[in-house]
Amino acid sequence: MIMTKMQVTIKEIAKEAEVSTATVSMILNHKDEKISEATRNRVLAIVKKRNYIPNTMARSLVTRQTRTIGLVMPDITNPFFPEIARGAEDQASLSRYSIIYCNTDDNLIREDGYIDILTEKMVDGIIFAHSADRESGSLGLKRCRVPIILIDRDYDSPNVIGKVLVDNTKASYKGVSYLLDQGYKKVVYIAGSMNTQTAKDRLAGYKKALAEKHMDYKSSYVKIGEYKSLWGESAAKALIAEGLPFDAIFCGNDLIAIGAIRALKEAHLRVPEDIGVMGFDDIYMASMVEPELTTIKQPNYEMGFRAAELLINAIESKIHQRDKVEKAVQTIVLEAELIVRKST
Amino acid sequence: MIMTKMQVTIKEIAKEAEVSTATVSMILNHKDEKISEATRNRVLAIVKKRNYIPNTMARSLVTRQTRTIGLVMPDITNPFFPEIARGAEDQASLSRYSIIYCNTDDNLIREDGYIDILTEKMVDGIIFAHSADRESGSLGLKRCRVPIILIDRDYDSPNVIGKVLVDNTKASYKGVSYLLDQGYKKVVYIAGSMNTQTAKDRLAGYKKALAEKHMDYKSSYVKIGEYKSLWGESAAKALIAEGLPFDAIFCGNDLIAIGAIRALKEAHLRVPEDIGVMGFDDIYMASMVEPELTTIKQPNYEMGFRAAELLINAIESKIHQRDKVEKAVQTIVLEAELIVRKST
DNA sequence: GAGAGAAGCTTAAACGTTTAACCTGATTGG
DNA sequence: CCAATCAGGTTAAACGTTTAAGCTTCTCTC
Repeated sequence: MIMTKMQVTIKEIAKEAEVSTATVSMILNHKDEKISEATRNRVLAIVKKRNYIPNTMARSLVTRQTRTIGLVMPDITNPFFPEIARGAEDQASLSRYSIIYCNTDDNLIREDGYIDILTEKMVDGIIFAHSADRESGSLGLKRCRVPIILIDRDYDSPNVIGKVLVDNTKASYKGVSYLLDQGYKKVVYIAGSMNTQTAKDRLAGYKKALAEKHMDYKSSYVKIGEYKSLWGESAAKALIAEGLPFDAIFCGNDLIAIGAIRALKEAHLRVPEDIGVMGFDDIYMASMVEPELTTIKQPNYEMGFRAAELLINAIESKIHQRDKVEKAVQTIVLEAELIVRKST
Repeated sequence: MIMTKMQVTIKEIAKEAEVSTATVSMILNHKDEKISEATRNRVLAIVKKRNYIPNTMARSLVTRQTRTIGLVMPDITNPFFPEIARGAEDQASLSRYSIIYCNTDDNLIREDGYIDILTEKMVDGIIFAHSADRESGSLGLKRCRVPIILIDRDYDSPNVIGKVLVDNTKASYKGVSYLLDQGYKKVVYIAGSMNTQTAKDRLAGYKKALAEKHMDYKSSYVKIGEYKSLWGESAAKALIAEGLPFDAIFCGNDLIAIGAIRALKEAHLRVPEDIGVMGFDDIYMASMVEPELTTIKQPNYEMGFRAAELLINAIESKIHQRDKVEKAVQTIVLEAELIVRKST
């Protein structure tokens, strides 16, 4: 007799334990109120001895559940996403769900392709982590039959059942308020581009913080450019050259802040004594530069974590209450976190 | 009659096309040499019209293939892994495979857990991307029934069928040789820790490059510390203080290099004119610092890509040639890439 | 001591595919 | 004109589970 490395099945367990497969199945799924202690123990012992692992395909075929969810994002290589992915995976694995990840490069065709694949694979739900620049979902998204959670993006589609967003207005409001509370009097804003909602919200937060402290908002205090350190450097130089009286810089991201600091140092201005500098994003580098950068961190990990939580809850409740309770879309709004280091 | 959003099945297609399910199946799987043009077209039209998507669970149950592979790594959040993940996913999606990713935090228990889950889910194979500090695999790894590819790690286990490694000796050899070719005469080495094979290989490469140019190796030229910028800074300061004549620094990673540059600047030494500095890893930051860092980049993306390629080839060939051809473990050794910027 | 109920199972259908084996009628070679 | 081949399918078993419904055998209750 040839011993092959075949999967041991529930039938073999049942035969060895001299019970039916139904009994084994019930025991394994903890639907075993009606099974005697003795039988349960006998079966479990054999399961362990034979190292039986149930075949999920067979199970999923009848339960119509795969305990797998899809994570669709533009590019895991973009530093924004690994933390989201990790958060989602951590939450998922708490409930023994697995995650299939897909990189779309923000390409609608690829996105559609992945939706089909995920549908074939019968994932129980999908998390969409979009880049900030897209306005609407793909066609495939509408065709999609499983529940969807959106991260950091806010548009509607038939089965979007939840969203996880960041309050960008509040984030910059918080940052600028902190600067003012520290005693800085004139805060300028070196922004990146201004063509996303995110950017506009952040500007609104900046204005709100000024208004609250009864300080005038002047458009000359806001410089719009791009999210690069070179821009930060040149913008800061320009500000110094203009002779504008300012004592703090709020920056559109950390790279801009790093550039600005470079310019300030060159002009022999001390950070934070003469000028306070605040970044945005908390990139890896932020804690490595001199002085370490005070910045605002998006709760990426938590976004992933909460998105998976929302999704899994929806999946499990839909299973238990077979009737279609058309719940409203659940929205979670998270706050960005102020990370105070040495530059303010 | 209530219209629910039920999956349309192969049976319905078959009924509508007035053929058997076998016929539909054959057409869909391109095993349709024996099917007439007319029938094929009729069936395909209906498939399209009804938007039929085959149920992978059912298919996998009989074919014993899921077109899914597992990617097990310590932490996607560690900058080393997103590129590997992306490479693997890109290659996988070329062959319509999906990837389930798992973060183990290098914890053997979690690793075992994931292996069980992946086995349950019947993945066709697993890619293990280990951190550099572990010596052996888990028990679960040995129990595992599917083919395994190892990335950047070199130990044996029953179903390891392939490995993708980087030639670390060659990498540092290349870097140091470049420095010497540029005209630098005394290259010191500020290393990180020395307790991994990787680190030892890199030291060997350093020595080899020196030897080839008939330069003495002196142990006083090698400083061993940790992979942090603070260490780079203090080591460089110490070197300057010692009054050792050197004109280039080869660093264990980019952070060390950045620290070293800081120390050099402070001592009013110019980079690269007075002292050349070379990093290792090509982290995001490397191209942002002043001067932009010359460094050595591990081919992370390619490692992921090739690993997936190896794995999928093995899976597909195993399917076609049902007999067990006990092939030797395939090993791919990749070269690191020298990235020349402004610091040398 | 009959009927009810409970405890502890078993039976068998169902999930949606794939695939080896078989069937049928038409064509062809000798 | 008969056997062989071939084109173009069909049949039915199998994959490994879950689960609703059914079946015994006890134990009570009155």
